Amino acid sequence: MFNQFRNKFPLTEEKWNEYVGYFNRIEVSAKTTLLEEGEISKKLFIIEKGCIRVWFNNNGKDLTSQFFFENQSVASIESFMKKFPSPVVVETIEPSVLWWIHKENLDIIIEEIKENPELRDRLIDMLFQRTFDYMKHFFSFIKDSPAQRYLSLIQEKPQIVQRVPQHYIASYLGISTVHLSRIKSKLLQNK
Amino acid sequence: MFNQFRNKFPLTEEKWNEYVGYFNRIEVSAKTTLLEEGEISKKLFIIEKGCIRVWFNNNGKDLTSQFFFENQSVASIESFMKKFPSPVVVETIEPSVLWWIHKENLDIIIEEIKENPELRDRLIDMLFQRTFDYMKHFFSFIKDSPAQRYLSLIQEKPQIVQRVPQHYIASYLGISTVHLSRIKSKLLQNK
DNA sequence: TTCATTTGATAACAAATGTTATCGTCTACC
DNA sequence: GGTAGACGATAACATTTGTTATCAAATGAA
Repeated sequence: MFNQFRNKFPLTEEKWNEYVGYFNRIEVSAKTTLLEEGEISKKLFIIEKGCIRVWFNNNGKDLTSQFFFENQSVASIESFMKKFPSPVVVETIEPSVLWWIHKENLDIIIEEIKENPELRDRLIDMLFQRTFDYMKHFFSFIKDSPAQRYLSLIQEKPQIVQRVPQHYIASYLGISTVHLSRIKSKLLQNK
Repeated sequence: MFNQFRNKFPLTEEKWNEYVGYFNRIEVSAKTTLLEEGEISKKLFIIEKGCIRVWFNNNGKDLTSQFFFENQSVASIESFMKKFPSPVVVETIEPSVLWWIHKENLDIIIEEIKENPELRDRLIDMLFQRTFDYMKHFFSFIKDSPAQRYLSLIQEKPQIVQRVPQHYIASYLGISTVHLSRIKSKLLQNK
């Protein structure tokens, strides 16, 4: 599981084993809640197999804000970093195999990483990259129609379209389930 | 101008003066382009007086993605960090007094800051905060109607509503100028 | 298997939003 | 002071999108 990260992080064998030892493996069924709304996030998850969505309740409606797949890390990032009650729920979509690490242990790793200029820059790059991703997503809401956003999703994140139930995708695109269904049928007509 | 930052950054007098010396003051009129589309961003601006918008051209339409006011720093962040051609234009809205620093000099400052654990954490906090802001903005597109987004804007960023021409605000909210005008007149009726 | 639940398509109608055009006001500039 | 352009309101109409309801297919649990 962690070999994918192994070559990216120039650490000694001992350090590496220490860090890996902080992680715990779990297997959960579909629709398992990993973090409740209002709870303070203390675990970061890495997905070995499966997929996860992050959603929040808005006037009784279930709105999905993010999807995660294999090899990605997941947390209610604001709750995890700032110890706020989480505004969102973290929940599996498929039966999943996950590794989690407690925040206290991750903080130890991060503090040590920050002392290493190369790793530190990689960390900062990751933060920038995340910001760029959100920017891009926001841009799509002011420049594209829902149909265009759906086409971009197919292009850029095909996993979402292939593996996620459609009604979750609808709220992610900011539209109703009925409208997404209409967009799909119109796309089929034009072929 | 820089005194607002002075107490936040525990630097020696010499360092402080060295850093401040990297900045250049300019005065520009309204609608001055500070960065063209396709240009590689090499300057970071700090606003002493005035306001700036970041926009991009989408099929001939001028879409505004960000606004900046006094004491904020502005650049095409992706172009500035990664040396990509900028997808956006940076332009003043009002006549403005700005300070700019060349990327090479800012890099010197940042490298030195990273060696200081306290300042480094502050830098990382700023990156997180920026990400949270974009997340929040994105959330508003999947949960709020345009009218609600406009009300939130009045609450949370009153400067925008007070100082920015309305047609720029419309594209920032992802709606047409006509629709924003309608939202405003409907709000007046209901009082 | 059987049955309840989830998921998705579709129709009919209502509401929201965009487009185009026109008009009035204000502002900057000569 | 006059004039062109920027800005914003509004009307009329077209289009998009949401809502509610119904049905069918797929899925999962007993």
